[in-house]
Amino acid sequence: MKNTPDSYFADTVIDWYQRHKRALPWRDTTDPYLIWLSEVILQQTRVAQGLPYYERFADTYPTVQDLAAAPEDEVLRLWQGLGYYSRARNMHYTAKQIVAEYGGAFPDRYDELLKLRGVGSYTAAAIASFAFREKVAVLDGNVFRVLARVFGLSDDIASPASRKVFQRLANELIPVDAPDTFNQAIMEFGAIQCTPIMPDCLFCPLQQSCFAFTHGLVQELPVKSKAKAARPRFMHYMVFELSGQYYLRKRLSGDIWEGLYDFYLYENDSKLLETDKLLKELNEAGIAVQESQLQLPQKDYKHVLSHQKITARFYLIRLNSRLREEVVQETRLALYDTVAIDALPKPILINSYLKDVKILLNL
DNA sequence: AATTCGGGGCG
DNA sequence: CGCCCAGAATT
Repeated sequence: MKNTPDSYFADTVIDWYQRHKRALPWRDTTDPYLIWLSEVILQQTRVAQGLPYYERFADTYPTVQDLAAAPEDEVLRLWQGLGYYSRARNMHYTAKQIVAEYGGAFPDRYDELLKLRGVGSYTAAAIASFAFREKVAVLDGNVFRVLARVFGLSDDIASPASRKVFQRLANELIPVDAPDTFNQAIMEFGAIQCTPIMPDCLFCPLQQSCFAFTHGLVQELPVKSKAKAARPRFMHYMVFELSGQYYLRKRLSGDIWEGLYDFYLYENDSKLLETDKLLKELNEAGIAVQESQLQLPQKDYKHVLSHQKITARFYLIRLNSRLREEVVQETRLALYDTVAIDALPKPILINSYLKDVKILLNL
């Protein structure tokens, strides 16, 4: 390793940051609530994608008390489209806890922040350093990449065991007089200068001290083992319609999209579902449907998640009367008009369908 | 230590 | 199409 941890790295990155940093709203505050809000939104989410969500949340819920007082469906609806919905549910839980048990004030130390639901090592370090200037280094995807390249660390960043190697180095690099600026700087440097693909090495202030650059290993670092292939899933949604209203249900835990709303779901291992088999399934579920009431899917909806490749089809079923009470109990379906549906939190997949068939008209 | 949780943007 | 993103919780 060419470089040893010293203030040169911190000085250079901070100097770069002062000249290149983006103007981002959560950088204008030391309010731990707003910082927490921004950090939860930005977990596994690009700044460009999270920015409008931050604006809406900060506007709708200016204080932790506002967030704590909101209904969960409303919080999830505001989160709709951001993914990883447990972030929103955990955030809501923690907001209520902060109000009820902490008197509305966030804990001001890393160790205490770490105890909050949805606050892991990264977010705790971010809040502690940004809001309270505690000297604790953040470790996110950017930091892993920058340190791996500049200092020539070849540990697999996908492996949890590698964390301590990077954490030790980062904790040596972070200056006591500017832990907040350093953390912001190294992440911004990774996001803009030392990017995953095609980093701007030509104009990099660390070019000559960078292990990866001087050894021609920029393309090889960081080392990251590949994730296994996403598993295929085939979802057949039954869209029960009754005079302009539709049956939806809230999804339970144990699968994707917990807390969000979708339709009656039949799942198998194929994109195909024969009509007679479908009608048989429905009849066995206590829902009597004639073939004349059924409108077959018009298209396939492909929806790719990190660990799942979903192919979905929507079967529109025009009911003549409400579903029987036992069926409603068993399936947890409930009837909603289009205004109510619009207000429900839904997976993007469901929202795409609703817009395609013009049940929802908003853009 | 390995898996699972979303969705979008970019080369 | 593959990659990765201001990670955390669960098993």
